Amino acid sequence: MEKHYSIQEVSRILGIPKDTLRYYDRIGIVSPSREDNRYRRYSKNDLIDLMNIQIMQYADFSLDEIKGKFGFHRMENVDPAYCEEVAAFLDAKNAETRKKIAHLETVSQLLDVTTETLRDFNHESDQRLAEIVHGIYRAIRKKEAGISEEGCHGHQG
Amino acid sequence: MEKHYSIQEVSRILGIPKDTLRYYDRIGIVSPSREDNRYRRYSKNDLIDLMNIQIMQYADFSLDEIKGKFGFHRMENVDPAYCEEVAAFLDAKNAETRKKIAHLETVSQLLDVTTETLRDFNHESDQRLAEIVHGIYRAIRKKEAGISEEGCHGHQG
DNA sequence: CTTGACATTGGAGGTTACTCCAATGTTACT
DNA sequence: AGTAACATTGGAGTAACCTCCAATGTCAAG
Repeated sequence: MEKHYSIQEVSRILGIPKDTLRYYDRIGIVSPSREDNRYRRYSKNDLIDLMNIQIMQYADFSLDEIKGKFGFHRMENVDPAYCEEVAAFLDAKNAETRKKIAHLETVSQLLDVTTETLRDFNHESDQRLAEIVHGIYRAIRKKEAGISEEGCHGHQG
Repeated sequence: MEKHYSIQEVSRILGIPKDTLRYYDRIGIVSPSREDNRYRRYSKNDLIDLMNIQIMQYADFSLDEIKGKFGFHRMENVDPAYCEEVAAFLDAKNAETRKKIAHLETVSQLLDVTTETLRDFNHESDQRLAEIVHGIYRAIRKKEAGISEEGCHGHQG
C-alpha cells in the first residue's frame, strides 16, 4: 500500500504553508482524498502535483493556468496530441517571458543611464537618457498628443 | 500665464484614465490645484510628474516608492547629496531588475527544454530538463526533505 | 429652462494568492 | 477526564492598483 501524508507532513516536506494547501484544495488545484475523520490524506501523486505547481509558479504561471492545463504525472496524458497542445501553450508562455526579459533589459538600461547622469552630469549620458525615455513613451502609448518632453528627465529650468 | 489642463485633457494627453488620476490625487501622488468650482486644474509640472510616474511604473516602481522618492522636475532637488541618494536607490532597483532577468532567463530555458522534450522525447533533453528542474527546486527551498524527484517532470512508469 | 457633457465625492468591488481567525472536532497521552 | 497537538470549516482581511457606481454639482448651448 502506498504511503499517504498528513497536511502537516506535506507542509514540512514541500515548505508550503498548511493554509495554502487548504486553499489549493478549496479552489480545486490539489484536492487530496480524506480519511474517515475528514482529515486530508495526500497521496504521492498529490505531492508530485504540488511539486509541479511549485515549478510552474516559479515559471510565472497563475493558479488558473495551472488548474486548467496540467496533469503531468498521469501517464494517460502522454498522448502526442495533448503533448503538442501543452507544448504550444508553453511556447506562448515563453514568448511572453522573452518579452518580459526585453522589457526588463530596457529598464536596467534606463536605470544605468539615469544613475550615471545623476552622478556625473554630461551631455552624452543625458542624450542617451533622453533617447531611452523617449523610447519608453513610444512603448507606453502609440497615440501621443501635445506636451513637449522638456524636463521629463529632471533638469530643465 | 501658464496653461492648465482639465482632468479630461490630461487623461487624453497622457492616456491615463480619469479615475486613475482621481485616485492619484486621493493617495497624494499628484494633487493638482483646484478651480473655484473644485474642478481639478493640472499644471504643466503636474503633467511632468505624471509622465515621470509613467516611466517609473514602466520601470516597476510601486506607487509607494514613487510617492516617497521623487520630485524630479523641481530644480531645488538638484542638490548633489539628494542626487546620490536617488542614484543609490536606483542602483538597488537595478540589482533587483537584473535578478528578475536572471530568473526569467532560467524560466525561458525551462520552457524551451520542456517543449523540446514534449515534442521529441530523448534522453539528452530529458536529462537537461531534470537538471533545470532540480536547480529550480534548490532555488525554491534551501532545506528539502524526503520524496525523490522521480516523475517530477512527467514521465515515470 | 432643459439637456448634455462635464465635474465632484465616498465607498464598494475586482484581481491574485494567500493568510489569519474563531469555533469546533479528533486523537493521543497521562 | 483533562490537556496538547493536531485537524476541520466558513469567512474575513491583506496588498497593490485600480475601476466602477450613485448621488450630486457645474456649465455652455439651444
